[in-house]
Amino acid sequence: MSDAAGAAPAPGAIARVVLDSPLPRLDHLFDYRVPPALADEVRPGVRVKVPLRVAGRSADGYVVDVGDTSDAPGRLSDIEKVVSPVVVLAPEVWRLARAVADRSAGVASDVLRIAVPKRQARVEHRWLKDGAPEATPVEAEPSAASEALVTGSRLAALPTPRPVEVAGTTVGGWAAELAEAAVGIAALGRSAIVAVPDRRDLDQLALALAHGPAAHAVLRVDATQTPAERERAHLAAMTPGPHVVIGNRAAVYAPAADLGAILVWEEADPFHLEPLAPYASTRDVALLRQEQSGCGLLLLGSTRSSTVQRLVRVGWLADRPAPRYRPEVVLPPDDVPATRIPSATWRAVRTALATGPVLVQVARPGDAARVALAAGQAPPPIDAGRTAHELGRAFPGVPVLVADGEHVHDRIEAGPRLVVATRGAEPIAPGGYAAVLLLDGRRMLARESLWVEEDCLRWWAAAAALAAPKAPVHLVGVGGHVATTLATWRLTDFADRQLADRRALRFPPAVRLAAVSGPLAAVEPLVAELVAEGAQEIGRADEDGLVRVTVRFDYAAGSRVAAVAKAGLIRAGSARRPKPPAPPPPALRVRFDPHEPI
DNA sequence: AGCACGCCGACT
DNA sequence: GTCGGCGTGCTC
Repeated sequence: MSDAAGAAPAPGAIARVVLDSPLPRLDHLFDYRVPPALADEVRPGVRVKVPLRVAGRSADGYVVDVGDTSDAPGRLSDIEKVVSPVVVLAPEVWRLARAVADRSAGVASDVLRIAVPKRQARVEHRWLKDGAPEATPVEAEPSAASEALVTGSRLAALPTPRPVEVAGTTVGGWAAELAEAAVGIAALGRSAIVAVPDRRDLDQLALALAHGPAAHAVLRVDATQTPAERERAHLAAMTPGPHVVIGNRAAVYAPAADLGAILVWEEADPFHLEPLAPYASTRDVALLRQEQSGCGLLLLGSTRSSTVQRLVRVGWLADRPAPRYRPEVVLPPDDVPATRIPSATWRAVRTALATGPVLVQVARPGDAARVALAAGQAPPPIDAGRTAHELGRAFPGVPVLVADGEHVHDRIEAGPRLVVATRGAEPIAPGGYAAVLLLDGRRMLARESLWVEEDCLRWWAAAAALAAPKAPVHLVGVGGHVATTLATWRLTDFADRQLADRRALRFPPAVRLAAVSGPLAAVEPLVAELVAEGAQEIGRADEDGLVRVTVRFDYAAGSRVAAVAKAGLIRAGSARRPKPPAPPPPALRVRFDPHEPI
C-alpha cells in the first residue's frame, strides 16, 4: 500500500523511531509507515525492527511517538516488525536519554543501552501472559521530609554519621534515613528511586527497607542480577505503584511509575561515574530528571562535595542543616613524626580492644595483609609498611580480619578484633566500632587527583561514621585543613573553601571541561569552533599523531558547546576512510566532564 | 556498514 | 564527449 501525494494517511500511520546505533549521524528520529497489520502493536515504547535502505539491512529501534504526518523528505519505508508488543521504553525515560546525550554531545541510543535492559523473550512472554502484578499501597506515616520531596524539593543533606539499629541489625545512619524517606514517599502513593554507589551499600539499604512497611514495594536493579531479573524489575517499575526502586547508578534511569523523588547516596563516589559513553554520572542524570519531571531530589552524602556545594550556592539545591551529632575525632599531636603512630593512639586502640572491634583503615590491599602478617597470623612480610607492621606486632593474639576487594565482609560479629580494611571495604560492626584508626592518610593524600582532598575527607568521614557513639576516631600522620575539617566536622565550610579555590583557578566544578581527541587535522578545527562558543583551551597532549585538547567553559555555555561538538562529531563520522589494508585512523572523540583534567 | 552520486582527470 | 576512480554524504 503506497501513500500517494495528497492522500490522507490513516491516523497513527506514522511511527517515529530511535535507532539502536552508536553513529552520531543516525542519532535522530526516523519516520516509518505502520503497516495496518502492525497497527495494534505499534505504540510508543515498543521495540521494532526497521529497514535502513541504503545499507540494505535492518536496524533495531524503539518507537517513541506515533502520529499522522511526516516531515521526512522522500517516501517512507514500512516498519519491518514489532519485536515484542511489551512497552519497555517509557516516554519519560526517552526524554531523559535525549537530554543526557545532548548535555555531553553523546548519542541517545548509547544512553538507552544503559537505561533499558536487554530483551529477555521468555520474560516478556510470561509478562504478557500473566499481566502486571497487583499494586499494594504502603501504610506508613510520611515524614515532613517525604512530603516536601514529593512536591519537588531539591535538597543537599548530610546523614547522622553513626550506625543505627534497624529491625535487630545495624546499618549506617544514611541507609536508615534513605529508607525512611523512600517509605514516606511510597506512603504518599508515589514511587521513589534510590541510587547508591556499590553492591555493599545496596545490600545495606535493602536491609533497612526489608522489615519496613514498604518491603513489598521494593524493586532492586543491579548488575549482580541475571538479565531476566533485571528485565522483570524494569517492567514491574512501569506498572502502577508505588514502587521503591533501589539500585546502583543505572537505577537513576528506572521507568518508575509516578515518580515522587530521586534519592542519591554519596553522589561523589567514583562508582557513580558511568564508564560507558556519554559517561553521565548518577548526580548529573538525577539533576536532569528532576528538572524534566519536577520530582523531588535528595543528595545525601557523608561529606559535602564542592560540586553539590556549587548547586547550593547558586540556589538550585536547598541545604538541609546537618545533624548535631559528630564523631569524636582525635588528630595527631604536632610533636609526633607523621610516620609514627602517636602513643595516645596506641592506648586508645588497646583500651577499645578490651570492649569491641577496632577498625583500621589503610590505603591499599597489601597494607591490610601486612597488618595481619605482623600480628602473627602468618609468616612476617618482607616489606611491611612500617606503621602497619608495628600495629600488628603490638597486639599479638588479637584476631585480625582483613577486608578488601578480595576478602569481602559486609558485617562482622561483635567482640574484640582488629578489622583492617581498605577504604571503601569497611564492614559494618554491630553497635559500631569501639575505635577507628585512619592509618594511611598521608599516602591517600599523596595521590595525584583534582579531587584528592574531597575524596580523602569522604573516605575518612565514611569510616568515622562506623564508630559507636563516643568511640574515638584517630587520624594518623595528617595535619592541615582536611584533618581539621574531619575533627570539627565543618563539612560545608570545607566545601565552600574548595569551591572558592576552584573558582579562582577556573577549574571544575566552577567550570565544565571537555576533552577533544583524535587526529590533529580533525581536532584543530573543532577546538576552534568550541573556542568561538566561549570555550578556552587549557591543555594539549600529543602522542604520535593523536592529540588531546582539554577546553573549559561556563555552565551557561554548555548546551551550545555540546551542540557544536555534536555537529563536529557528525562531520567527522563521514570523514575519509582508507581501504581495509590500511590501519583505521584514530577517531575524533569528545568527552565532556572528564573526572580528571588533561 | 555499505551504497549512490558527483567531481575531475584521462582517454576515444 | 564520456568513462570511471574515489571521496563524501546518507540512511525515514
